[in-house]
Amino acid sequence: MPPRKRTTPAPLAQPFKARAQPVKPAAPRLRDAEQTRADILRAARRAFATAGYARSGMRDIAAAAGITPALVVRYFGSKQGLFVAAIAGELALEPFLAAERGVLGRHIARHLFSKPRPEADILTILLLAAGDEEVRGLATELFTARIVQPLARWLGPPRAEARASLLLALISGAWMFRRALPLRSFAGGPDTVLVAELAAQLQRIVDGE
Amino acid sequence: MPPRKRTTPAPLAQPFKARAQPVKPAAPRLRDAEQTRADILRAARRAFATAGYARSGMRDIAAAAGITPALVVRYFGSKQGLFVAAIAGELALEPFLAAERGVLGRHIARHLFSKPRPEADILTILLLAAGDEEVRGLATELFTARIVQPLARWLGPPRAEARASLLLALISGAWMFRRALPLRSFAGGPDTVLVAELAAQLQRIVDGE
DNA sequence: GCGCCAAGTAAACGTTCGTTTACTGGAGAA
DNA sequence: TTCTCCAGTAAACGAACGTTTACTTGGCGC
Repeated sequence: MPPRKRTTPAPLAQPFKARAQPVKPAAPRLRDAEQTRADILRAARRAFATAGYARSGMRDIAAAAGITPALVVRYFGSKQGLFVAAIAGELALEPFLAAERGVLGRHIARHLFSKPRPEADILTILLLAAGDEEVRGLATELFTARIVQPLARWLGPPRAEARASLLLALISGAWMFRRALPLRSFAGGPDTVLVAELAAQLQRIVDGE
Repeated sequence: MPPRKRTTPAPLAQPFKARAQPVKPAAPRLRDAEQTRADILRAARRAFATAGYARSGMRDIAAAAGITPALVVRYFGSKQGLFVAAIAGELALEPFLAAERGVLGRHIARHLFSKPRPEADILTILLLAAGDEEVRGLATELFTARIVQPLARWLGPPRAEARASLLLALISGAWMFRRALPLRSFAGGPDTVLVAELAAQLQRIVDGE
């Protein structure tokens, strides 16, 4: 097939780029390093969780935090440093485990389908970071050290690591299509057939069949 | 906490960017539009599947195909057009279904843990595209129209769509940590405890419990 | 009230990006 | 042989990127 002459295909999505607005547009920002640092981290998490690492610009994050990109560099050294700070100590197993073994499946499933908090959604950040060589290593380390290993310890024999890996895969897959790449069939509330089915499968893995 | 003065944190990964080399460096490239088009698509798929959409530059793709970026535009109109062409008609359910219902779980599990082909790995491309607003819509449409709906039809009652969604989630999660964001616990061959466990869980969903 | 340090800004750095424009040259038809 | 497409190239466009430099200014200790 010869190349088409000049038929520019209609763009699938406009390059429209909504410049993030500061939360308080006209307030002259009182000088509070601690607060500013927290604002930057919140804005960064929200950006990384919705647009991924590569597509989240320093200028956008700074604007969303109500400050200047140079200040972000001053606080975190670089974009990579900001990413590290944004996910450091924030991926924990506990929110998923806060339940007895017998109802863990249902607990996790309902957690997945609860209201999202984009500024605290570390799992989405890490999943979206998969394509960025710059930060991919960090994500794999975190998943292994903070999820698979402690979960395997918590589950116990038999086949602890395989069952932990499987739980992670199922949870991440569901999370993916619920949050990062939303599919229609994952769009319902926490009382749907899908959630019940998901809960049952998770519980089966927890129980070791 | 005050910002650190000038402590640039050691970079986690060098900005080293291996400029992709043409497959045949010094060959003066014979003029074959069809072949060139195929070369570009192959290079594009490989790039998108390893670096994601945003991080795959037109120059890198063109260089890997042994041509000039302007030629890529001439053939596909734009980067988005290239992406569309790269995934069009390539995400199919059939490779996963080529088995009888009774052994489908094992079939899929082994397929996931077989040797990867980066130039044909559409599933990875779509998973990595999750963070790119430009192409995210395409990915969701493809997953729904090419995977969930036909799979639900193939599975049949009861709870066809929920089971299809669950299968997609589990497959994608495993694929994620096997291909896109490789974890140590997913690194083994096709004859591991994990693969057996995965096969069993998949089969349970296929069987409807 | 007055320094002074640090919080914060403004503007530019050099690079890379996707894309455009103008050109070159190989090969089939006459 | 010469004409003429069209595959392919070279170079540059403007915009956006992460980051750096130099500057301004608010609030606290004395």
